[in-house]
Amino acid sequence: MSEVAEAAGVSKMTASRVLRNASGFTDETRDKVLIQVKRLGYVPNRIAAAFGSFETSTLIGVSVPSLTSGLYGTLLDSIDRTFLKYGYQTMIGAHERSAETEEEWLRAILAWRPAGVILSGRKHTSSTLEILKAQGIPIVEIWNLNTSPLDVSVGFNHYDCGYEMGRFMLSKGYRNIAYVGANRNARSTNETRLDGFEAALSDASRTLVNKEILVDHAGFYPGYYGTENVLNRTKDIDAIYYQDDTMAVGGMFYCQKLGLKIPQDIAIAGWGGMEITSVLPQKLTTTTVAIETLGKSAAEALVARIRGEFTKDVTVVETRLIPGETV
Amino acid sequence: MSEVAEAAGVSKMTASRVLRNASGFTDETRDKVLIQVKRLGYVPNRIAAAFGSFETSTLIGVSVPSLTSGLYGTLLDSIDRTFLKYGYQTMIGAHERSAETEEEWLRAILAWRPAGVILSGRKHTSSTLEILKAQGIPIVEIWNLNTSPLDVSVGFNHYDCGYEMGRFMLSKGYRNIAYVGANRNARSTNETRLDGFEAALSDASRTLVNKEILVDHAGFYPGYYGTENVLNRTKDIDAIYYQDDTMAVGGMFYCQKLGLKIPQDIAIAGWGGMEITSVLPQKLTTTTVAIETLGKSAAEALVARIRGEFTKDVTVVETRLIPGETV
DNA sequence: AAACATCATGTTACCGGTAACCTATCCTTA
DNA sequence: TAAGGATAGGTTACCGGTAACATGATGTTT
Repeated sequence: MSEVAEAAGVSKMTASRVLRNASGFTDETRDKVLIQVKRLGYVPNRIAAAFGSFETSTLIGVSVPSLTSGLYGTLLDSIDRTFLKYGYQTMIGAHERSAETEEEWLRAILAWRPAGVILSGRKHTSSTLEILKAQGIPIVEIWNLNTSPLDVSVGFNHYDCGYEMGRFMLSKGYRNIAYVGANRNARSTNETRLDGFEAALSDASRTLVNKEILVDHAGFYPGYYGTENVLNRTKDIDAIYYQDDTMAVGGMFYCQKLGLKIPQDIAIAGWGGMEITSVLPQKLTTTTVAIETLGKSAAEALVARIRGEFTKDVTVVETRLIPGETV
Repeated sequence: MSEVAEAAGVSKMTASRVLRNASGFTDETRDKVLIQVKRLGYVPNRIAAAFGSFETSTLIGVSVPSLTSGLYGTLLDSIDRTFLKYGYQTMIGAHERSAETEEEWLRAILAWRPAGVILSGRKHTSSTLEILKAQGIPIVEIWNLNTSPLDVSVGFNHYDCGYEMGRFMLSKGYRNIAYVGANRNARSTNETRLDGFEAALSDASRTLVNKEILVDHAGFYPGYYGTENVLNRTKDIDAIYYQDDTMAVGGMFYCQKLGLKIPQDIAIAGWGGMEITSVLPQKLTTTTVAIETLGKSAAEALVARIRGEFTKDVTVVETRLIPGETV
């Protein structure tokens, strides 16, 4: 930058002001500086900039359960695009639902002094909380709704999704209902949707006849063999609720292979409103979620918090049960 | 760090040495320092570290076409995990096949003085190339095989994939073959697989009877309506080659809706060996690719380059045509 | 016309580590 | 036992920007 400043015949400080688009220079001065920036191919050094002041880090850490499964790709895309618009860079980490992995990732990210972080999932280690508190940066928790967030929470009400679907399936007369889900990390078992679903059954004095939570990522094939597992283990299952649409689709194909008629012999419901459902011959019963809205709202909430503007502590993003033809 | 050093009764420099695991201290000194690090909850400042020396940035920029479609999620996962193992942080950007978006992203990333970058796709703007050259950092180009890479290239031979599938379909007696693909960025049209496929037809004195490249991301639904488009436009199509498996699956469902028998009435082939194919009642004809290998190799090649070790300039990652039951 | 406000620009110190160099101590070897 | 080498640890300067303050020129008010 010194070179640029010298070439433009101004001080380093004035060049800095122009490049940050701060105030305190004439249009003429700006042009002189910008011409030299272009001519010399100057690439600003954010490391030095971030180092020289406490306020100007433009990094954001974003942690999601997975890069590969379900809707997280779409979510990240939406978050990334929104931050880009506001001039922030995202650093993405996948924690695979392990609070320990998340902590490790967080330590690495905090060493870069990010302006804020987005975390997903409900569980964090106690060290994670301590470290975050010590850093004092804005935090947005996403995905799961959290009524007492660390800072700000933007999420879906997974419990209600599950509860609503439970009531819907009961209302259609199904009684022997199973659940099929997946979780790569065997130890963590917090599945809010399942809690809501079970609550709905329980309110009707019923319980799940079987529950299969695979140690795997959610996907088509886990849905397929998870269905095989529950059907082999329990007779007379007349409906299955799946963790998400990919698993439900996997389940549909397994049922089809057995020659079971959906929904007459067995009902199937998913979650997420994923793209695959739009090409299936039979419309899947599912809950659609506004995933782009979630990403955008979360990113905007974090930006507002960073800037010290007002934000709602808790934002619930809309979800809607789609009856479909499989229940 | 000064606080830590003081508390441990050593100089800042010694504390720095311990924390970087450099040499020049006794075990006793290390323990003294590490105890204080823990006690004081010290979080290292990578910004200052990167600033203080030219060599220690541990950031890597990774650019992919998309976060949402196809195999890129899996690819990123594999890259990210590999870099984590070597102590690097990844910064991900999605360029949606626009060389201009890529350039913009690259400028933002280079401002953080990354240790290296991974780029995907064949096309870059001239400014991109200039900037990269000026920075002089290691570059790994992935996805597409590139015989004259900027620095290092690790990729699939898409041309051969297409050529092989073309020959395979011809050998099965199909003659009126169409292609269905998608590209979110209308201007860029570089689809190497299609080139190879057309070359195979051309070598047998044939041409594609139709070609549909949607301005959209590759996915189930684009495959579905892309198929509708080509079938409406051209009669007697007896086979369709798709850009990837998701599109092929979308196409299969459209054909099923029309009551067309696969492969008797129409043959279908995809690319990628994606997870969905494992649950379909009919095994899809496709090309499987070792996506994790690609990510791992690319990341390891970059690490080697950063460390100044020897690396092959060009690495081809294996692909294999799976005959399946749809051709 | 004097006093004051406003704005463009310059000067200085500093952010938190690390490289390069230096010193003191201990150990080896002839 | 003296000379030389190895190693632990300290000192100093510096990386490339930015905050805070200082300066000087111009315009404005009474």
